[in-house]
Amino acid sequence: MKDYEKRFVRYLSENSLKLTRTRRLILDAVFKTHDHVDVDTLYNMIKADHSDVSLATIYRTMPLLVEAGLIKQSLRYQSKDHYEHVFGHRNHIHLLCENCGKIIEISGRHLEEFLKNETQKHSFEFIDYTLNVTGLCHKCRKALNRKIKR
Amino acid sequence: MKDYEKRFVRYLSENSLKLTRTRRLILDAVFKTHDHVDVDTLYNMIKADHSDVSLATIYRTMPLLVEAGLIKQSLRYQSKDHYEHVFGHRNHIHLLCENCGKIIEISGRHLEEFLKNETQKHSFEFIDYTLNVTGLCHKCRKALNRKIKR
DNA sequence: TACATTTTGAGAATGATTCTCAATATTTTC
DNA sequence: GAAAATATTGAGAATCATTCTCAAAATGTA
Ligand SMILES: [Mn+2]
Ligand SMILES: [Mn+2]
Ligand SMILES: [Zn+2]
Ligand SMILES: [Zn+2]
Repeated sequence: MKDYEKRFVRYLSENSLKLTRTRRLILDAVFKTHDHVDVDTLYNMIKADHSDVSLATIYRTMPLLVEAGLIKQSLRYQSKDHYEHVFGHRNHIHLLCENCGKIIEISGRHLEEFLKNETQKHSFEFIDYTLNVTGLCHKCRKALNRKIKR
Repeated sequence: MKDYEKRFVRYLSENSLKLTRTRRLILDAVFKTHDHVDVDTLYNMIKADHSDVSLATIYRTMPLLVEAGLIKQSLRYQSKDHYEHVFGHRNHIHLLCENCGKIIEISGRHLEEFLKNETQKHSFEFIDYTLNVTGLCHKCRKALNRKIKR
């Protein structure tokens, strides 16, 4: 059994919830992809092999995975929440290219230290952070520069 | 004419858009409040004096104000986008209490320097950032501690 | 295995946001 | 400054992500 499964099983039992086939499928899908996925994408991934799972159940399961500390809703775009698994991963910063939509991830190690310090000054107990930086990726910046020069 | 109005007027004319009564009302409402407001709240604020403005027009105007650099969609909660005016204000960090929902704002000066540096390392052109920290405000932490002890 | 409890799929419902369109306001032209 | 050209508005319909309802099915427990 994978570590993330152990964690989920523990979370479920601690909350008198049951480990079902569908929940396991969703959990696996979530850890199979390393992207930032929305529920509908997940639904289609799962549906490929298991045409019976329902969209509603995926929606219902996401908060459980969040609560269990397995995934996080770290982005919102295209009017949809996007999730990524966080279990076994360090929190990080997202750089969002305003031109092409590319998402670059960079380390958040220093940031976290900084935030723990800053929040403490305000008697605030730090739990987690979400940092999204907008800008232009290298490719887009060069492309736009060329355009301007012409 | 207020500075933010000048900016809006300039933005509009640069884009062959017209300055209308309704747009002015929305702009004023946005700068009257110093909260993080959702569109519906804005609608009710405006409706008090001007029962004729339409919700649709407010929805239509928000992106214009964003584009003009006057406001920013910096939070999402209660399933709604929340905006704040940013013209004339430094960007800042939001501390969100997971228990009571309170939002504390702290300076983002150092963070911005840090981010400009980090993004540069990745050839990414920094434009803006949105940082939300979740945790517990002082009051809630104390209250919860008491609960646990009992 | 039988019971009590939880979960599920399907489809309906909700609610924020966007779109449509005919009527109106604003800017531009002469 | 009036008419022409263009952009905007309010109202309500339409969209679409997300949540809810409920009867049938699955799961954990004794
Ligand atoms: Mn990520
Ligand atoms: Mn703020
Ligand atoms: Zn790009
Ligand atoms: Zn609090």
